[in-house]
Amino acid sequence: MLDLAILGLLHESPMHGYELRKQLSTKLGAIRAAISYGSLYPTLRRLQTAGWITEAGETPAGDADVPPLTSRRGRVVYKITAEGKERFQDLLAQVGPEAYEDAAFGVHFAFFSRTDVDIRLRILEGRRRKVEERREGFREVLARAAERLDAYTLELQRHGLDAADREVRWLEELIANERSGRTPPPRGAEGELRASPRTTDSARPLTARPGPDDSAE
Amino acid sequence: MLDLAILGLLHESPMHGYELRKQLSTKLGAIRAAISYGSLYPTLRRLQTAGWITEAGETPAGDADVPPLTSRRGRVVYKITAEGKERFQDLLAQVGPEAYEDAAFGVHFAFFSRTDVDIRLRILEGRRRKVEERREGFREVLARAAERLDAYTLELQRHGLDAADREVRWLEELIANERSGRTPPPRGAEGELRASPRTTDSARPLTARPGPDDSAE
DNA sequence: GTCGCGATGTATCGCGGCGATACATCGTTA
DNA sequence: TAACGATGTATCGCCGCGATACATCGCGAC
Repeated sequence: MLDLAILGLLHESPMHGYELRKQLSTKLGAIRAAISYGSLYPTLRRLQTAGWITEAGETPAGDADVPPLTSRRGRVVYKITAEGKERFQDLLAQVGPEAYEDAAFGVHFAFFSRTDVDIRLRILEGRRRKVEERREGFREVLARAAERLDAYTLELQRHGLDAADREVRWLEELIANERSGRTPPPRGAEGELRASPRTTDSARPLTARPGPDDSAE
Repeated sequence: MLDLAILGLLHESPMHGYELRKQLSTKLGAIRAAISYGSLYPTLRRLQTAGWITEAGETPAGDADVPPLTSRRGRVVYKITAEGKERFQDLLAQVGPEAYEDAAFGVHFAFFSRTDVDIRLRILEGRRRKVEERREGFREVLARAAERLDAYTLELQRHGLDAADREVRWLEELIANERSGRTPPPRGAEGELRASPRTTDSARPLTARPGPDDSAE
């Protein structure tokens, strides 16, 4: 699951670990907590061993004025390989029941712009189904066991029911939108995001920053 | 964190593992997925070793109608010990920053009826604070980086923002309610168990939120 | 003018908890 | 009577988190 997320980000542009984590946090912030280094670095090594990504040396070797006095272990910039891109597409299309789970769904969703419409629909519908079941669970508890639960537990159920209900509706909107043929989600009234009906990466991503500078802001 | 949940449930009544899992699932269903046996049984053993719980022989309190004709290694019924109850109270009152995390908050909340009011308020306010920060994070991303993100990522942010906003309001209601002295959550009127179909911001003034001049509404 | 401190950066370790799996009994249904 | 799903206890591998360590850099405080 991290594999997909990392490959997806590196697909957009090469990055070093720290930056990767930051981007992951914002991109998936709505879905899961920030990824820990204890997961990130081992995963990076695994991906590297598998050949999906490679280290792109970051240290500008051309600087003769500042010799590496302290065995300077600079940042390690990773970039995705051709095999990595293939792998990424494979993972994107692999829609098992796990893809409807909270975290996995979020990751898949986050890369929907690179996913085919039919896969998108399959995922959205599977997710909806899952959340609907969840919602029914809450309803049942509230209907059948309300007297046996204390007020706070009850309140928790209500909140859960409400959240599930809301997500179902959200998914329904998204599904309807996908079916209508409009690729991006609604509300994008003024955005210039219509340029990507294709999933090929030939087009320069909008996210590419003009400067070679890599500092966040 | 499982410790608290398990002790809490066993505090209500003795139970065997399977039942424990089920109750846990419904009681905490709004918060975390069902606890796995791979966590449950080791935890039970740990609690037992620590002396917080003991195995109580499976004997359902004086019934002669169904004789155990095949008395094989039946279910193992656990019950909480006096030390366990103490431990439970300790854990309940231990309100560190972890208690504001999603899962831990939910567990604490689920046992609020056994928690003192001041602790309840501390937890609710800490949680609110945390979710507010989360919410601001979403707002910032949406305000500052909207052009650099694709439509789906953006939509994810919006959904996250909405959920966070909703939880903050929920917490605010709960806090107000606690302060007002009424112990259990509101909505004591039974019968209504449908999700409220309101779509946009509620008309309730509630506590006048410090609207941060944003153009959100 | 240097000192601390927070941000940036790479990396490891322990361990809590998940998912899969195995195995056994029971009641219901085909 | 066989199949099936619910009930029940238990283990194993492994993913990922949180804490921690260590190093460099820029910046403001003193």
